[in-house]
Amino acid sequence: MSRLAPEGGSAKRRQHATVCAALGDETRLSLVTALSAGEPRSIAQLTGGSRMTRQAITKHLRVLESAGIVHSVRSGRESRFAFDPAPLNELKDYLARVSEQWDQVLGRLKSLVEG
Amino acid sequence: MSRLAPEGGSAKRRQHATVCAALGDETRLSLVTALSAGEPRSIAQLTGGSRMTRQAITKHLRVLESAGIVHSVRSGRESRFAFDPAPLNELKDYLARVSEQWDQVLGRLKSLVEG
DNA sequence: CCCTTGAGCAACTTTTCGGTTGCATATCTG
DNA sequence: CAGATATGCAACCGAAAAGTTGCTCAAGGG
Repeated sequence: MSRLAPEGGSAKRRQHATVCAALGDETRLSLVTALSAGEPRSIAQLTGGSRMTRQAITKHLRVLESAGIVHSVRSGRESRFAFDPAPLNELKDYLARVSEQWDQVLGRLKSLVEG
Repeated sequence: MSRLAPEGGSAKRRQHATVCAALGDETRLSLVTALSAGEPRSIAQLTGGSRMTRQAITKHLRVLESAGIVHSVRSGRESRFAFDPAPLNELKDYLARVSEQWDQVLGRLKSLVEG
């Protein structure tokens, strides 16, 4: 019987989970959307337009940063955050693999039914 | 100045965040992997091979279920959970759009630099 | 019918998370 | 230099999450 993943989650699984968890918050998703538009932005800029505190936004940015989705560069007195596409691409590929696997399962099922 | 998303997060954003949050846990990611292999499995089966309690696994399954990633069917005295690909596909597409947008940004930047 | 197995429910504990407030620090600008 | 601007840091708080334990119930098997 094929059970649940043996144990000791693989490093990749942990990474995917981290990235997903980082995206699992509407505020952070908004930040990602804003930054994926291209231009790096300062914390103050990103705080404008939300009802949240600068510190709250900062925390969210740090979460995104430690997931690798974003990185910051200090420039003068402001720190500018920029989008980093790699982790989202990896996640996308992972989801694509899951989809593909699922489609194959459906295919086998179908051919089984159809004889 | 293009600020952060105006407010009132879109329904889609909320949905993506929910799906991501559901995937943002290693245990749940393991469950998804196990179920995406095809065969629906009972809670007891899914509990085997993990050091966690049946109730803990049950909770995780309910989280996945309310995110639409999985659905359960009661069969006799056991309830079997099956994978549901739609939410992950949507998420994948969303990530694809983000990637694409980012690539366009890089393209514009490049053509700007090259004159 | 008795016993085992698979599951649901509820209460409770322990972390973790999302946010805030208050204060200190560095950088511009006039 | 004085004042405003942009951050950083740390403590604190309430709520939600993750997991456990104990008990009950339903369904199969001898």
